[in-house]
Amino acid sequence: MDTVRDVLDPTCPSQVALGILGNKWTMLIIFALSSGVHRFSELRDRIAIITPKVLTQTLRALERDGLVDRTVHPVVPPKVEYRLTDLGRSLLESITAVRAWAEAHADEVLEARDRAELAQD
Amino acid sequence: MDTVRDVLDPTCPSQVALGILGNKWTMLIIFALSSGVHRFSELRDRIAIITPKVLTQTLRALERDGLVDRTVHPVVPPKVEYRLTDLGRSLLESITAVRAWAEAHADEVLEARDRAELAQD
DNA sequence: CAGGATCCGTTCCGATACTG
DNA sequence: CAGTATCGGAACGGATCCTG
Repeated sequence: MDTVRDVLDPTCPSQVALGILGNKWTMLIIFALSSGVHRFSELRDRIAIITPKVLTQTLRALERDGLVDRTVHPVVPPKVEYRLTDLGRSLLESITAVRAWAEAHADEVLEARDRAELAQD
Repeated sequence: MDTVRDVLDPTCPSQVALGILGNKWTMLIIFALSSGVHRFSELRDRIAIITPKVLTQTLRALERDGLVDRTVHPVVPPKVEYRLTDLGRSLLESITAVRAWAEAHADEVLEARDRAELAQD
């Protein structure tokens, strides 16, 4: 393993991964888009409690990073579609592993947290 | 795929994963610990620019979540060792996939960012 | 419909200095 | 050696209201 000493460098892969996954909503949106093409309001409804501002913000960030493709149809009312790019789909596979880990072990983490809270007395 | 509608629930696996991976330093520390047992100062040196405060903070969080084990040896000078738990090692495998993705595709992301910046005119 | 603008609270983070 | 204390700034996320 390398020394992680180049963590200052925004080019460092770990940094890139963090810049993407560190965002609270990224994973959710990638999963929401895993099933295909979706409109803004579909995503908003699907992720329920997300505010439009944050959804827009996050989608734009993903677009900038080349993970999501945004298509504007010049019609009234406006219609905008989002889909994963090939790059986005490649990330989906990797974070699916994380998702699987979370589903398998979330309870253990929660138990550990509870134990830590109790031991705090 | 489920509707991600329960994102409010801190028990939701996605939330748990985010709570852990969303932290800027978690991944780095997990990787730093992948090679075995390490002392505080080894970790600090290894991750270079991290401040002791933040290193402590993050390690404590990982300990609370049951991912890292902390052993204090009652000697002078103090000696404290950190190692991954079984749970931590299971996470390591999953995020290794993310790491691999980052190493394989970081350049594409950076290119996309550059293109977005140029197109901004 | 798909957002942009604004404001504001919280949380995170880093630098510096100090201690058992 | 392995932290803790304190402070201040920056980034993030949320609520509300507004618009082409």
